[in-house]
Amino acid sequence: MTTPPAAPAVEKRDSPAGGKLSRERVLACALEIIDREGIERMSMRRLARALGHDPMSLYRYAPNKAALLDGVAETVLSELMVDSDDPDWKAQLRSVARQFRGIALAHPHVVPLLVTRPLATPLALRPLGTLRPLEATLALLTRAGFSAPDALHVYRALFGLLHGHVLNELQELVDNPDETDDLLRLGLHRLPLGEFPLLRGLASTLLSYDGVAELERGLDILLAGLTTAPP
Amino acid sequence: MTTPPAAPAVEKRDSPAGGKLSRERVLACALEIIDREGIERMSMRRLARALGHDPMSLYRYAPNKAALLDGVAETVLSELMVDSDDPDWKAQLRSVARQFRGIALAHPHVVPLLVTRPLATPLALRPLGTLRPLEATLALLTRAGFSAPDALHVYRALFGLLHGHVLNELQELVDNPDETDDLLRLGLHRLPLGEFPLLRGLASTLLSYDGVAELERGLDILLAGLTTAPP
DNA sequence: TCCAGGATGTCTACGTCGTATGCCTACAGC
DNA sequence: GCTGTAGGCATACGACGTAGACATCCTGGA
Repeated sequence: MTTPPAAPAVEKRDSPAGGKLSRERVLACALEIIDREGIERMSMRRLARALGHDPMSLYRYAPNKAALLDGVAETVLSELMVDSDDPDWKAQLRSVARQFRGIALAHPHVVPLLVTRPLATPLALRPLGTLRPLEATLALLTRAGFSAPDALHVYRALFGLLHGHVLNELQELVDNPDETDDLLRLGLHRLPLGEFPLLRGLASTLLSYDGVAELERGLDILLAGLTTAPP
Repeated sequence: MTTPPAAPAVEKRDSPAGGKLSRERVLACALEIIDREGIERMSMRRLARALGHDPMSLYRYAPNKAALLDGVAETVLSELMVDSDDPDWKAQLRSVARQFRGIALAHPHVVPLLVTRPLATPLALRPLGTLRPLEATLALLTRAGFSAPDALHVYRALFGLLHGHVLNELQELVDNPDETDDLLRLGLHRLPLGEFPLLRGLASTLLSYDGVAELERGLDILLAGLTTAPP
């Protein structure tokens, strides 16, 4: 109603034109926001603003916010490449582990999504992208002689280790946002001296965390355990 | 506006009287809500309503919602008892692991908090309750002959394993909310047959997940690895 | 006895969030 | 041309976290 005589539709068609949307574009932009600002600053409204569109348009590409976040997790996880045909299954598992660590470090803010979103969805209803690494790992292991159930156990052990390790390592990262040498010591100093003698003494060790070495040692233990005491 | 002539202020002064507040009462009630309804239904307003008070009163007991949630995590984690004087350190680590699993299963909705909240806080600034198990474990291990840095590595390996395992096991629980036998098979049936042959074949295995056994096997591997290849 | 000052709880208000509903526009196939 | 459909937009609702200004009560010193 009330079509005004002049002052027509300038400035209307330019700023909102973030160009055509697509699920990929939406997910990529969401990932970018999460990487840059953290997960809780990623709101539908902010995402829409970043895309130059109305918030409501996002709902053409995901039924709700949770699903959209699942999509982001799926995108990130689908970078994981499992070669089911590798004859050296141990080496392949190590490769998967290193890739997973790399992905986690590249997108630290997504890790909570990676490890906890599955808690909200029954396995069989998860996005296919997140099930593919599972199937591929099962294939790898059955080809290496494991029974299917044993392969599942190994998969669980491996990803248990991975999730745990990555959570550990990211904690260290947060502890060391910059040259936190002094900061950390300062923080530790706050601890009651009588109650935390050991922790207070570990300042320098805490500062020199080596994620690669830590993961490799975990893998050594796991793979050794798998051969000496098969599942 | 429009004060009705009769029907005055009944029902106003009785329900809000939740009695005196206290940090313990607030945290306990928050935990109850989380256990019952899940973490995202736990809002400051709902918590206040459950306590029969104004939302703002909660801010006398925690500077903000994140801190309150940290408090809940701390409460839950402080149930963990580490006996630093146990001469059998392996047995003690196993006990810690079993306790942790028990706690996680008792409060599944809190687990995301337990494993991811630390990501947001530098170690030295974490609530003391969450650092106490760490210090106690370090004490246990140094008494058993480990150097302090080695003890830290063992601690990390153990809790990495625990976090990973617990996340794994809870996924299985979600998969089996009831006698999901049919439900799971149905879900798996949805998977493209060509692409997920192994996963589809594992329905029965997925249904008979044994968390205790799975954790014990993980511990076997870890402890074996620790003695054959010390850190 | 009274009064000052802290601890505790409440009310109101602001800006942000997720998303239901309904409308508009542009184009596809007939 | 007409109609159906997909994509996008405007408006609106209820819930959220929390800042700031009060109110109430308890305590201990004068």
